[in-house]
Amino acid sequence: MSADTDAADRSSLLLVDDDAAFCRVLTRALERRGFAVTSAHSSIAAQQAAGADPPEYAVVDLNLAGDSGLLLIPGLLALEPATRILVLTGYASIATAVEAIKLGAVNYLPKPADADQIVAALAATGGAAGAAINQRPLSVNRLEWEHIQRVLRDNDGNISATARQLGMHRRTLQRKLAKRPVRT
Amino acid sequence: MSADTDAADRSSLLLVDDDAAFCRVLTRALERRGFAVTSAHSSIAAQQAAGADPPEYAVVDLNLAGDSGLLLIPGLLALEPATRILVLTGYASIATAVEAIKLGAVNYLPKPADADQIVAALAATGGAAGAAINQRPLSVNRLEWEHIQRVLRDNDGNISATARQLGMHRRTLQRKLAKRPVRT
DNA sequence: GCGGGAATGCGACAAATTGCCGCAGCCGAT
DNA sequence: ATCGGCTGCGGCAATTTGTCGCATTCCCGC
Repeated sequence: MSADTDAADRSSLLLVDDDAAFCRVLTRALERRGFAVTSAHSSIAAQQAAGADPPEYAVVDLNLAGDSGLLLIPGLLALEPATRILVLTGYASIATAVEAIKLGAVNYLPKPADADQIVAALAATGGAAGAAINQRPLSVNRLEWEHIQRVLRDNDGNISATARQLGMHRRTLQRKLAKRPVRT
Repeated sequence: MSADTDAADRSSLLLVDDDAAFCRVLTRALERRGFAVTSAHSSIAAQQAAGADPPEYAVVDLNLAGDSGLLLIPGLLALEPATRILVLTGYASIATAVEAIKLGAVNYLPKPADADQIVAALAATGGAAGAAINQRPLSVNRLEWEHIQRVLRDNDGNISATARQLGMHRRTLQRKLAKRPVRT
């Protein structure tokens, strides 16, 4: 689609994800789409890379080992307020999506997402109310997931406390969290 | 119980939802929590009410008949930029959540949500600084029950259709309905 | 009136999930 | 160094769900 671009005028993009394999694949895909990709596998490495050369775009995975990718957002924006940050996560929930946007991310996508979706999300304009309203109610499982994520956040990730508030067994909550969010 | 007598020191809140019954219940609950509630059942009515007297808070349902409640957000903020808007919807999705926050809502909750959650969400600070309000979230069972009842009502009591939308087995839904409504 | 399609209630049995142990490791406060 | 709380996880029994089948009933179009 795009005209041939020399390395000079490519947009710089910082990819942060602790899954090395996923990172490699996505890096290649994004490079093919005209970005100059730098990747980091930890929050700290990401901070360093950004400090050396603040990127125009960033794609951040939420569940990095250690601290949440959420905390990375203000850090990146502090270095360069114009950075367009996309949050990408396998454990998507409305609660973290809301938080990410409030912190300044331009978009939020659940994994799996392909490179085209990612590029589109990075480019998305803030003002356009293009989101169509879903016609179906959430499935009970999905609603449960959303609720759990919300309460878990309110409890700062404390699983025991969350289980208590939710009236479910701690072991059960652990098992539910280990799974992926349900689709539909 | 009329609310027009002691509205002086209460915070004004505009509730926009086309479900009259839901509106009544929530209005009462919010009034008990110290808000001066005005309700509107359509986007247009909401605009008029806000135009006459811009509220401090707003709770907006997304799927209003006609146009999306999403479009109401910029409208309300144009009248009064300090309005704290909470989006509340039975058809929650990450995409609309992202959009709502980008448009300036302070929070986004899937229905069903109880009044305590709503108040907490309205009060939530923009950043990661935690709000120390002690709210007791609904148990997952309770949440599931509320959601089932809501969807069942949307489907005019059709159990088969409800089960399909909820992604659960019809037999399971039958069994759940046969049981007592769960408490807390 | 009759056949088709869809809903409903319910029994039975297998599959999956949950509740409930227990244990060991890790902090942070005393 | 000790106590208490949180975490991850294995294992096993109890409970819940998924899946089928079947008999009814209701509604619609022919």
